[in-house]
Amino acid sequence: MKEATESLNFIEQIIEEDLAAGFPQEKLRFRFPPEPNGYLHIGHAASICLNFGLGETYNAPVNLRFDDTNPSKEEQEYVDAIKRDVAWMGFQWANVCYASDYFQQLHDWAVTLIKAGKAYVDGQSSEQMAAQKGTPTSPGTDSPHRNQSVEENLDLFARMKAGEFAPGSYVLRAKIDMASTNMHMRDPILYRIIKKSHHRTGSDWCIYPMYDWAHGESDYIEQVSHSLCTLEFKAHRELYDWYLDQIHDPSRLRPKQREFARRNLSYTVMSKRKLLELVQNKYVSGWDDPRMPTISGLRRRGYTPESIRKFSELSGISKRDNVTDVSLLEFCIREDLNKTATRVMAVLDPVKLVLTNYPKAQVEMLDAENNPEDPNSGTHQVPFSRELYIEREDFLESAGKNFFRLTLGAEVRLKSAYIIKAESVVKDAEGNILEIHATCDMDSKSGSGTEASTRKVKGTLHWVSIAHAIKAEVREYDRLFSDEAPDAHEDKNFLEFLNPNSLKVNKEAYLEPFLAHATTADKYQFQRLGYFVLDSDATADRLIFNKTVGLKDSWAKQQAPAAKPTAPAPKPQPNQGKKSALSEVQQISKKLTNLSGDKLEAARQDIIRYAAEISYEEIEPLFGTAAKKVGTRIGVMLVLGVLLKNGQERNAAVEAFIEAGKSDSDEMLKAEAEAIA
RNA sequence: UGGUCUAUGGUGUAACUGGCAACACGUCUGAUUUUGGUUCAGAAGAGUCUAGGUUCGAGCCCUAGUAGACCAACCA
Repeated sequence: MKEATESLNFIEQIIEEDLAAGFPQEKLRFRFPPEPNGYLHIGHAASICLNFGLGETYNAPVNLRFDDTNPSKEEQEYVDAIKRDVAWMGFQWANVCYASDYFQQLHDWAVTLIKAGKAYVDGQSSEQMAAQKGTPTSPGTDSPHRNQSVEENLDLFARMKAGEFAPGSYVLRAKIDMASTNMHMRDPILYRIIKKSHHRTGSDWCIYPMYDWAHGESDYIEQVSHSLCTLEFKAHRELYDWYLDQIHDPSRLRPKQREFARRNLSYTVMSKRKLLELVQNKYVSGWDDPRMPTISGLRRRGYTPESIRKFSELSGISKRDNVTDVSLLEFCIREDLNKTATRVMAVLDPVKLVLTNYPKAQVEMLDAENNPEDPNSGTHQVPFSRELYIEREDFLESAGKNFFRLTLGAEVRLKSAYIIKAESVVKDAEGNILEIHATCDMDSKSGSGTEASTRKVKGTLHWVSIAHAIKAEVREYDRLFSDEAPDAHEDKNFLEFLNPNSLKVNKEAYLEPFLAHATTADKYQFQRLGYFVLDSDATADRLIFNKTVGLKDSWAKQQAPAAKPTAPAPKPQPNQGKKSALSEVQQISKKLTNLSGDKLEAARQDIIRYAAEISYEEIEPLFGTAAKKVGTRIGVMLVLGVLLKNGQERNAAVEAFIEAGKSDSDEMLKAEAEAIA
């Protein structure tokens, strides 16, 4: 059983209840059932972590099952990618299964349904059947084929299977209830004719089972105890159970379906259809484009399995619609990489720095810590010389005292090297800085232990030696969409929110030579800049790095809080347009009793100001506010006071409300009531 | 107009049988720091959608509203 200390999500609670009610733990079995028609994304990670996590918790088998019942959309490429992603996440499946493994069994069960008079072959057009289906608010009507003889149905179904009919000409339908309030129970289709090659069964079949018929029965065949899916399948549950009723052997385990909310991430889309559209129309370079919310995209971007699992754990499982902020994902990857990434130096926007007193021909190999968070991580060597690159934005000729970087006449430390002082600049005709000339305190070498080396200076800069630096391409990413929920606008296509600046390619970045032999498995922190990983496009003579995520940057935040180009400013709060004065008052009033002193007085004045816009008709219903909601009653009292002052007549309701206030136990309410009595 | 589900700080989740609304992210302070990172210390932010009811006591139970999501593919 699960430890009782941590709180359980509602799925885990259900399992604990089942166990407590006598369900044997060794019969627990789960599955992750993707359709191989696209790549896995961060939303799937929630389901993967849920199912495989449950498997780990209860030591239960978890199958990876491909729901491959539609050969017109499914491909082997996706099967391979899905396996790769699940394995990369660090999970082990008990078996790889396919719904197509069960095609024969499914067919045979369908025949028994026909024989039992529970299914029939319908030869109408899809339009006719759709018309008969009715709408959610009005019942459907029976198909004219609904009461065909069992013999005729058997014959027709056999001929469907034999390939005698054209696609679309016949379907096999369950005979349930055309008047059900659940649309899925209005004689749903079990089989349709598709003459396409299937990625596993080739041309063995030309009839394919529908999702509902295949899924629950697959669960049953695999003896899955808890079949977990997303909320949109809630309405399918009745049909899932109906199908199971038809074939269930009481001596065997009967699966149960449960539904949880799918996980959404802000500033991206999470539907395979839309992601496919981005890929096919070349808005991104592929399913694994580092801007994609796919598992493969995140992997290429530099995310780790641990960070994604942590994200799923922190996000939780529930039944309500959600949009998790990407900042949580970014927190998870920073937390992981901070502990594990090797620290190196790279200059992305170089400006030349000349140390005028440093010997011209001299090169020193300095020791640089690999990771200050990990005492066992060791050091690596970095070459230092007279001419260096530093970051252009790390220098200003003069600046305020908040600027902790290099300015003329001031000292900073070069990370792992020396303390320097800027003396002069060389500019071109337009005034652009070409070189910064500085002097180096030769006694201040890092790690030397001298007094000079431990001196406090204003800041520390990263750098590379020009003669030794290797040039590389660095790709920096911003969110793919400029809107928090790009596909949540019914009047706008999600593509309208594509961020045109989501990819920034820098072909002239300079790296310390230690990076020459980086692999895609290595994770680096470019000090003071962020976390970076070698891209899969890189070759031996062409280094390309992806920025996984930047470091938290309180300096940038302080600099330009309002001027983030792609961050759309105030987010429109759902159903919160212009608030009425009344609701403002209600809002403020609620916390009135928590306030005191100036804050209380300010809140009172706010209410009195809003009161001018409120009519008696609006406020009267609030006289009935529950006694315990003292704050609201005080607010109402204040508004009433303003109305009375402006000539509102004192009717019975007003008097009663004031009287009730005067005799209340709350002092503040009593005082306000007496003030206007 | 029908059915089903959901509603807790800005965001995501907790709160056991009804008992002081908690945690994380984010935000803001301060300290430390050879990364304006990390770490450490702290703060602000909710009367649990609304109105009733039951109860000594309600985020939780009941009633009625409101808002949002899902449901009419030969998709899954």
